[in-house]
Amino acid sequence: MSSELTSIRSGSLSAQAFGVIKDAIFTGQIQPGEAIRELHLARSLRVSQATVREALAQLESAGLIVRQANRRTTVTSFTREEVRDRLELRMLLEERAAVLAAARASREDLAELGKLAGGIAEAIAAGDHYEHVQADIRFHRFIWALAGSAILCQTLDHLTTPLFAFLAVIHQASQRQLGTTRPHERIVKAMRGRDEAKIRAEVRAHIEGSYAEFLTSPAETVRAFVEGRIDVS
Amino acid sequence: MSSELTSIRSGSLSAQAFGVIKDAIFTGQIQPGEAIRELHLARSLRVSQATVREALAQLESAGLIVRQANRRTTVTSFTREEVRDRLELRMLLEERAAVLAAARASREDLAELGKLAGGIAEAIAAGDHYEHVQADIRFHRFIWALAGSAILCQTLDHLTTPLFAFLAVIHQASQRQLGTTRPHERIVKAMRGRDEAKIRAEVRAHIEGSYAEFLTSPAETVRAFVEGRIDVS
DNA sequence: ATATTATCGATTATCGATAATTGTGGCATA
DNA sequence: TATGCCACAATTATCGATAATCGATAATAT
Repeated sequence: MSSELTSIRSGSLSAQAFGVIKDAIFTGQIQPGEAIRELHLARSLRVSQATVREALAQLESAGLIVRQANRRTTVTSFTREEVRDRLELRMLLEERAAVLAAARASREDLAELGKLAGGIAEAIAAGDHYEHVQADIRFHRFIWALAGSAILCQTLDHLTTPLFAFLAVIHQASQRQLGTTRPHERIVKAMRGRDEAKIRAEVRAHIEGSYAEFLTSPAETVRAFVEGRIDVS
Repeated sequence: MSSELTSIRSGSLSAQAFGVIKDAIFTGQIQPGEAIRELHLARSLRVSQATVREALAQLESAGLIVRQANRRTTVTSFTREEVRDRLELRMLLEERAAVLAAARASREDLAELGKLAGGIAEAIAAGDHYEHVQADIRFHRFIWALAGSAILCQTLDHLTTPLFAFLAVIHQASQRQLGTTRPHERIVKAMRGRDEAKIRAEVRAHIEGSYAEFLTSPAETVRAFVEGRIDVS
């Protein structure tokens, strides 16, 4: 019956390494564009290079890092145009997901979704930047899962995970208060109403808001990560 | 100056291994659902297990194989529902890509696209199944690239690559003649006309046609790969 | 007979060490 | 001064070997 006493928080070494590095990226301990050295990481995590490489392969698959063969590995960074393109595509998919989810969601699902939206507001109120981002991800992931298409969920995950990480660091560095329009609550409300046009409009507004927040970030903060990103060597 | 005499067809060992295994999957030498053993592969490719694992990590990232931790690695197989969901999502993205591409394509681009469509017809006429699939992929990839959004291109690639591989094997096994409606030429023609509604309609028709071809594949062929895929253990 | 545990072969995960690659700075040369 | 070449340090890629894990089967107990 109740198994997994020790293993709840362990998993394979490479999976643990994956988690540690992922958190380091989301918190900005390793910043966008910064290099990751395999042997250094291996020493600091007390594992072998092979284990680190396995973790790096997964991180690359998640889009959180970029590996250049025989050269180096860096944390993913985006130009303004890349952020724009990703958000545009995200809008297309997220609209569909929200509409499908609204059609399939039970009353309990919507209640749970409301709780998740509340969790975001709480994290913001508490000033917990890391928890804010994680709660935001959980909220959206829940909608994606409700949509009932595994591939849609997976695609949105791949599309947005590196973006969440990047924007989290940008915004953390710029120390601004975000999400004051409570767009998540608005989306939940629209889904409750099951009005497709309204749902689409709220989703669009939310993502357009994200883009606006990004664009109005202090220019010097963004530039620090974005500029010189294209390797001219 | 002209370097890369030997290296043109080489690259790293893991990249070569990746290519070999990928081809084996596309040709059906390793069939959907079939297991891949790391040490066996390593011996047959004359490389170490680490190199094979690196290649497998990339193949998993491409969606061509599925790795179950501590258990085994199998070639990706899809249920009918998974094929349907993937094609539905593909339709959404492919429509957008084709519309964007048509708006940005030069006369030369469209000529090149016409050539690629012709290449597909040639491969079909020659009865070269493998080349048919590769030409098909090149055709679509060209459109995606024309769309001008790297992330859209990448997302479509991730979405469709495993699907192309799976359907190629299914259709190869069922020995049927496909693509007789020349849908690719129709798409090119619509793009030449730059009529958005027409482009969308042709793209939809093409993908719906793919799905219909899949659905009407000999049931026993599909069942061989699809059934019992869900691990009940 | 059924359920639980022990054991074994096969396979994956991890390790430590070595080989290959890349960028850099010094040095020679024009 | 500018340019090409070479050794060196740093890093990634690959190797061979060992450890850990899993599934199946055999053994045991109820």
